[in-house]
Amino acid sequence: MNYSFLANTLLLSGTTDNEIKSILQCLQATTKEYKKDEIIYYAGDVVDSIGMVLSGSVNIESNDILGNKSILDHIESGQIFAETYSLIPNEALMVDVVAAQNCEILFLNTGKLVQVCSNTCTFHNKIVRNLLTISARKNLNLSRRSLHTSSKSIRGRLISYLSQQAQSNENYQFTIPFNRQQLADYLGVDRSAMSNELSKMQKEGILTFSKNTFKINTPAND
Amino acid sequence: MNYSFLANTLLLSGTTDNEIKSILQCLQATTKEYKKDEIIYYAGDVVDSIGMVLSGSVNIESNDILGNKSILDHIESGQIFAETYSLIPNEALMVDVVAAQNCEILFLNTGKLVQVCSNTCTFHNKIVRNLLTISARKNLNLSRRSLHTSSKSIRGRLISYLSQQAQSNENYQFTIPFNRQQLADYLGVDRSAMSNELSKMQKEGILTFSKNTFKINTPAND
DNA sequence: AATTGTATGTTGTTAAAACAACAAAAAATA
DNA sequence: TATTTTTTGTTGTTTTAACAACATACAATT
Repeated sequence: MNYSFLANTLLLSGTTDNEIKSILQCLQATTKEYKKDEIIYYAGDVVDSIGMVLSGSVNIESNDILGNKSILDHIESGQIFAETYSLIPNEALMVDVVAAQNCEILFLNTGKLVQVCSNTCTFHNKIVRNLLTISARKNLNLSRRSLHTSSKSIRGRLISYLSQQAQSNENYQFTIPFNRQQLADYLGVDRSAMSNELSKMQKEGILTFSKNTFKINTPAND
Repeated sequence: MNYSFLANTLLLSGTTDNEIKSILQCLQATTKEYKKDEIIYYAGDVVDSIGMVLSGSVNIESNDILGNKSILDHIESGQIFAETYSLIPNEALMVDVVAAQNCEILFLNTGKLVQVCSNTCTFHNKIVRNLLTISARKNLNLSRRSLHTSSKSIRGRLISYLSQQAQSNENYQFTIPFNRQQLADYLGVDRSAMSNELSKMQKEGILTFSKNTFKINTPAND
């Protein structure tokens, strides 16, 4: 197990190698590999383990009976998922967790975390505080997506998403973690209609793009 | 201050009256009253205090430049809001918090909470754990709304929302906390189009409603 | 009770996005 | 390199929701 990788994750930040060793044991750590598009957790599952992405990345998706997919969040290496469901006993997942690429996942059982901690596990409080920060950030992610999908037009959604990406990258040029279909699923629109709108916007000089790299043209930006 | 009310809130559950007294002092508690539609927190604000609804209720809204409103969440008496932003230093609100009715709000400064707790404030860990549970539940609320707005049709969104309401009320008949305009804003659709769709569904015998009370007609439910 | 205001329902028109079907380009594989 | 698969872009058609404008019902206020 790569301790320096783990120590740099948000979940385990502020812990020593020795503490991490205890944590992994205490939380019954196991790892598993998944191929792209494999489903890691199914909607309806009741889970008691957090997943941490060791390599690759995963998407949080909602898939309805008609095959309509919504991507709610994208989880990269070092980040965790399913903490919400793992922390609320008997709460069934309402989303699927899907491997966006081939990936390796670390599972950590959270059953012992929420209980009043035993004296041997002094790191529990640290982890709980880290989890609180992570949960708050997940909230921001979900709110952000709500914001990006609040406009009723495709163009409005694109502008909302792309401006935010530019802002968080502190650069008018940036690369997004989605292909066209995934971006459409994230923004809740049809892919071909979105492609069409992107082309129009490029023709109008609002932005330029190739593949997943976009550049927003501001008035003072040529 | 009504201690038995506070002791029954999720945030302060598991604390004694004496502890609550310390908490209120330690977190510099203040209260303020707001009239319906008054804005409690503005998008763009940087806040360091959680709000707890003592009476009335508030909505979490996103309002764009064109006046389009989205309701992301509805907070009732005893529940808290803005904990996400309050817990992440310098993170500006991307939503407005608006009084849905006349209400009284208790503000609790969270600056001291996240720091490693002093030995005098033993309740900090308890509050942090409670906050974690609350944050996880907020995540569920946001995910749930994403789910309800993932369908591209108005009917699909209505069915998603109303079925979930029936399920959480454990009854095919239930009352929702929104009027028509608010429900439309929550589902991200036009009010009149939604009213129209509701009427159609009633004509088709799928459901009946009057005011905010709905009844879903299942095959075995007449 | 009369009046004003607010909430909800109804209808027709318009605009826009979904959808389907295909073309072109890029990436992956043999 | 050739071939297959995947991704992206394009176009036309159809469906649907937004929008506007109004009618009705309900609630609040004087």
